[in-house]
Amino acid sequence: MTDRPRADARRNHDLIVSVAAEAFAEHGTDASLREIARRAGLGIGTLYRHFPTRDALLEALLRQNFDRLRGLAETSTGAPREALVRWLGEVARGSTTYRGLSEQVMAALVDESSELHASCVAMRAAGAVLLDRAQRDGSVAADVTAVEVLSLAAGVAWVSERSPIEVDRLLSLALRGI
Amino acid sequence: MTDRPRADARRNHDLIVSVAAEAFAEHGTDASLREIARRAGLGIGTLYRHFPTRDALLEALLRQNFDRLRGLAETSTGAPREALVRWLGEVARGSTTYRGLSEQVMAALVDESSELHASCVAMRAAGAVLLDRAQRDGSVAADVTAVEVLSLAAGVAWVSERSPIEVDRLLSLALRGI
DNA sequence: AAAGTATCGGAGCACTGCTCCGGTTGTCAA
DNA sequence: TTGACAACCGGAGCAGTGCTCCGATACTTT
Repeated sequence: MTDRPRADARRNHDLIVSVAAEAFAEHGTDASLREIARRAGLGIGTLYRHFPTRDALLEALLRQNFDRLRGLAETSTGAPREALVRWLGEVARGSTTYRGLSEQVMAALVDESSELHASCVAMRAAGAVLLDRAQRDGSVAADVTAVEVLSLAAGVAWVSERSPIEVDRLLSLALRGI
Repeated sequence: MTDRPRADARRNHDLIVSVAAEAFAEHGTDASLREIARRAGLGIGTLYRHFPTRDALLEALLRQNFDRLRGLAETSTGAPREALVRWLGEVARGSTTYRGLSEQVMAALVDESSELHASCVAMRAAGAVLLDRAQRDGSVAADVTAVEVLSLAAGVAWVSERSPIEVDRLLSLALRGI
């Protein structure tokens, strides 16, 4: 027995992820899991074994983006305030790739039992560094925390999901005073 | 035939509203309608005849508060900026009385087909007056619209629903710069 | 090639929103 | 008071959901 999963299992895993990406893009994060399984030509049981919860499936889709955002924060250069604002815009925009995603991201930010939480913590830490730099610089108010600023970004994403106002406009309003 | 509804219809209408208030407080705005009917000792058909949609039921519960907020805006006195901020806080807090309510309020703000929209328009107009006064005063930036500022309030309500950060704190952050 | 186990698939449960229509009952006129 | 009739009630039923459980399948390794 090797520790590698069986070939068919791996194939199905990847298949589910790619079908789920389509389905979430089409119907939002509460797309029917049964429908995803059907579209992948698999049984519902198979989907649930690979991804016991909806969060686990989302996590597989989002980890890549979370990592990208973390990298972006770490390699960011230039004026500290602008770098922070730009990065938060990226976070907010990333939270609108699927309708309903901001909900999940907000949950991951706060709820430790969320499957996305782990992926999110690293990103939050990277953001905190960006924030800290801007605060030392004096270009961002010293009394603001990383969680607060990320919450604002998630809130902005949420609002812009269901309103014609654009992410950048809302973010610039919300961050104007910090 | 009078135009008044039958006595039993009126009784059931009021009963449903009061049971729904409990249920929404307990389980959020997506509480089971069947369960509400059951708790009221009525059939599900009866509930749906009185309130064809969930929004219609919510509307019955929220109109009172919408009217109160409108009144508050109209009779408000004192420093224009503080009056606006205080009022928006009231709006945000009102949007957290049931879990998931901010979602509905945000929809009502934008979506004209929402059953809550009508009740919401009057409130928005009242808020616009408050905003306008603060802008003439110079204490609030001139480029901000009423919808934007109400969207921010709804977003704040949404965030504070699922985070330990409090409404007042978030609102003061979001409005600091306007 | 055969054994054995990881993997699969879907029937089934409890729930949801919502519709439809036969039976009941309040109400107004006679 | 009594009848007639429309307004009203109630729940069976449909199509969908998330999730579990276990007999059948098929991949791997010996």
